[in-house]
Amino acid sequence: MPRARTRPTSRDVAREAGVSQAAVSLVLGDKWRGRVSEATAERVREAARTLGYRPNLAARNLRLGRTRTVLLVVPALTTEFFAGVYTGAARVASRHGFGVVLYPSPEGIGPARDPFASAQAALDGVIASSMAAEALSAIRGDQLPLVMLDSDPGADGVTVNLDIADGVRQVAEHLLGLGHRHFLHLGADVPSWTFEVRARELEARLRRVPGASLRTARSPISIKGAEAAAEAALTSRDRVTAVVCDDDQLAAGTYKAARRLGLRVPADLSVTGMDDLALATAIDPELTTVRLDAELFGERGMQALLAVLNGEQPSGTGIPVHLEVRGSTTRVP
Amino acid sequence: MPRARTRPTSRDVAREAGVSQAAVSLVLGDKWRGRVSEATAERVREAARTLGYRPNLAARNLRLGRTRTVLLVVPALTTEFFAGVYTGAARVASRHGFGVVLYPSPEGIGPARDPFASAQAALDGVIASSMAAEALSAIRGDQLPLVMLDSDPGADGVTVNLDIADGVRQVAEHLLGLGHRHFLHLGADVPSWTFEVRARELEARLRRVPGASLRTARSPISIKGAEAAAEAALTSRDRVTAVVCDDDQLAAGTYKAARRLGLRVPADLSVTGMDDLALATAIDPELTTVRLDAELFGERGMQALLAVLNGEQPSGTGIPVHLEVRGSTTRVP
DNA sequence: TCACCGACGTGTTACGTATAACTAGGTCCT
DNA sequence: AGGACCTAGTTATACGTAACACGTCGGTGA
Repeated sequence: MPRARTRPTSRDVAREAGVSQAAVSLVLGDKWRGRVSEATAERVREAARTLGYRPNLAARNLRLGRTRTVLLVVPALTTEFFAGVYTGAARVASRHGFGVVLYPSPEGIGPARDPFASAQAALDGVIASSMAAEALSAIRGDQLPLVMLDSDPGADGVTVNLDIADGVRQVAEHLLGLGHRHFLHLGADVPSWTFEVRARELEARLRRVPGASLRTARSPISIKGAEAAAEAALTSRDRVTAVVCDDDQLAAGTYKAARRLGLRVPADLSVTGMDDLALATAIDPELTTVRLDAELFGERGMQALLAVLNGEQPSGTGIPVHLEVRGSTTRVP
Repeated sequence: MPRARTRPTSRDVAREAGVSQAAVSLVLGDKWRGRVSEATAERVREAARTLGYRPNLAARNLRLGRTRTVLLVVPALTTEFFAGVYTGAARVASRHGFGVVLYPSPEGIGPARDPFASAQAALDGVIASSMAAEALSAIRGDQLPLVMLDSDPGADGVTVNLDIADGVRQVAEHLLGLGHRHFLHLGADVPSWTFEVRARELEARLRRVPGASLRTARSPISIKGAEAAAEAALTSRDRVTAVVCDDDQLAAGTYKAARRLGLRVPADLSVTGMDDLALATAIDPELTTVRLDAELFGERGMQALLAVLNGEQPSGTGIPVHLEVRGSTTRVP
């Protein structure tokens, strides 16, 4: 009589090894020292192996009241930046026996606007990028431990941030040192603290330079969008010698606009980006940009969340960034 | 006396509404018609709302013996291609109340070489890319329902494939039509069925053209790697007028190599890619490439898995692809 | 009158695991 | 000899949910 084809349970392993289910749990949970003999333990392990036993995680989660699973909320995964954040977070999680499930905010996923419904998983905590605006209110409502990425440190909750302000300062110093005085800031048209910082910091720095000018344009984060926005902004008769972009994709769009307008990069126009995506070194000339270590960002976020889950105080310093000087910037014409 | 701060259970809701736990389960599970009066049902819903009740998924999964969660196994998320696959799969999943957890194979994740241990989740099924080679044996060993992406249809199991062979044929026809006869194939140095197909199909097509020649080089999938490989291959004195790349990143590297060697694209050298990443339109000239619809690929993979889970026969036709002709190819010099 | 029925619920159980509490036999010290 | 203590386990229970099998009560047709 063929038994129904179902995964073996710890009780099956117990029967096979001739012990109680409790003993199986002790051995496989590595809590058997001083409670079970080495010989018996080995018999249990052997039985588990021959049966191909895998513990039922749903049962374990229910019993323990925790899941060792966290949710990572990001804006749509359209560039490798958040893929890197995920990878870093997942790496640290894996080292601590945790899993990471992803929620790329709704535009990518469809009608289920509720992150908790969409990620069909029982969760211990949440890491969320401030760029995933649509999902944030739902998350805030829940009482799960929460770590925010690139969010206003003034807000409540734990925050982990890249030192974006310093990155902007490095860009400004670099361009000012090359003699540039007339700037266009091509900003990301996304409501998020991280982009506010970029704008504020650049303006603050240039305000202290006599004779400097700063104009601003905004574009959604895409090459096509940036091309249109940059073309419109550069067509005006104001004299601009440097374009500071919030993102490498915006810079790539700026390249295309410049080409259409007959402006050479960097001879006529210096351009900078931010992120250091693969894109940055694929385009010609290679892009001067601020390197953000996405994987480290994800790692720090996960570490902070693990600290919170352990009731510790997460250590919160900004993550350093640095300017990669390449061929897209040069001395002012 | 403040009760311990813990999430409310269905029993708490029951107490609040003055009914039994069973009634709560019926109402919230939408199985109450003809068993509970409308008035009572509304009282239950109201109680659940005021308490902020969320069902415990671990308990539900244990009870039901299924989790509505599937694992998506991909190679490291280094380009937006697999991010797109994930997005498509997650979209379909979400529509059916499923969640998707990701396993980017080990190089990205670290020591936990076991996909099932790393994804700390109870699973109903698996979708795996044939490019995630390291993880495949572990997956095959498990008896979970499995859908393979871009894998040899001859192998057992359900397969969902892009019609890559047709894409290669379109590239070949395009270049032959422009008069090209001397080709370099820059292949991805990754052991996967999808890349074998590309090589085989190109060779098969060119073998039927009198006087045509085909050389081959291989590179890991990265711009830097491709630059080196292409530079070496193009330096030889053989006359090559067209480079067919397995991937857009390889094509971007080829652009850089050509620039170093003083070859103009497309005047001296036509180049084609595959994938149609954002990269393809960022570089100059824009890349002629085969557009692969990553999101559709993910959707089809998920649909096939859902079919398997329902005991149906998944319908398996290749997903069409098509050539985007842009500025990187022109008539042979 | 009475057997029956539908409407509206409730009591109880099982899912598979981890662990607290217990037991039985042997050893050792005093 | 007798308790203290160790070894090597076992028994029993709870986690929160879904759903099966019952119960009760008023009405109704014969």
